[in-house]
Amino acid sequence: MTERISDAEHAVMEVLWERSPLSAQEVAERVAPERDWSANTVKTLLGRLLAKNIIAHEEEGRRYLYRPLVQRGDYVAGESRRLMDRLFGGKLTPLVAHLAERDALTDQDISEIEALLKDLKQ
Amino acid sequence: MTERISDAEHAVMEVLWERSPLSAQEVAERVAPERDWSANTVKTLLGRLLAKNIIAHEEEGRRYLYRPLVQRGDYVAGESRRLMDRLFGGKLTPLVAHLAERDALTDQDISEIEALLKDLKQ
DNA sequence: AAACACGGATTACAGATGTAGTCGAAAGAG
DNA sequence: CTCTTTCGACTACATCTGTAATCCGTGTTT
Repeated sequence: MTERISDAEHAVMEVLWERSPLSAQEVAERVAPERDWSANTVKTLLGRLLAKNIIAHEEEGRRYLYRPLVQRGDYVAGESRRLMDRLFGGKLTPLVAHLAERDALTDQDISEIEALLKDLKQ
Repeated sequence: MTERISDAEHAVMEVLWERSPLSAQEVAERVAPERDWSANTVKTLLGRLLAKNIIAHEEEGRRYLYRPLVQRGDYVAGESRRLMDRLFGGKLTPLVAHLAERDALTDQDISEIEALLKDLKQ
């Protein structure tokens, strides 16, 4: 029952998944290059993520250090599943088929995936 | 530069992709079972989709018939790409790897995808 | 003709989101 | 000890979304 992570919040999460704990300022510095946000914007987003229980903070002197409570893998899995469910009837094969067809997989890609599948069958 | 389609709007689009053109009422009937929407809600969504230029309508007697301007395949491709870009650095292999690992593909799934890839290599 | 029903257009309104600005306490500068 | 900077907390505000209700004109029914 973890709440949704919005697009802007996701940018903040990527920073924290990359490295944590970080202070608000550090997050701002790392997220800034991409998005062009003010420090305040980042603080707002951290606040919302806290409220949603997606990150936590611990006091460190007179400021906080933030750290994810949700693992990236779990988030990624959730989002992927949502997409698969909404657009491909929950099945992976059509997803792969679609992407393969649309995005012209290189032979290299195909080989990689084949290798991966072979592994799975152990 | 087509605008985003929201979740609720997407439900309406699925109906129109399934069959079109349809009147507002027909859309409402088909979308209702799932979502539990009033006819007004459906009309609002149709109006928004029109404004976003994602569907068009033609007069038919004293009402309109609605029809998609965006193909489902294009939409699906766009959404899939967004996900891949945001979460997998734009690469399909990690996406498949992730899903395969997380969602315990059945042997059947694996075989299907393998067959599909073989085909792709023509 | 009067009352009603159906369809689109307009309006509503709360919550989420993107993007800050402001305020007050505390810490550092001089 | 005062002035300034730095944080977090609170407030702001336009837009998008979900979900309708209401208004208006025109057919439909009695």
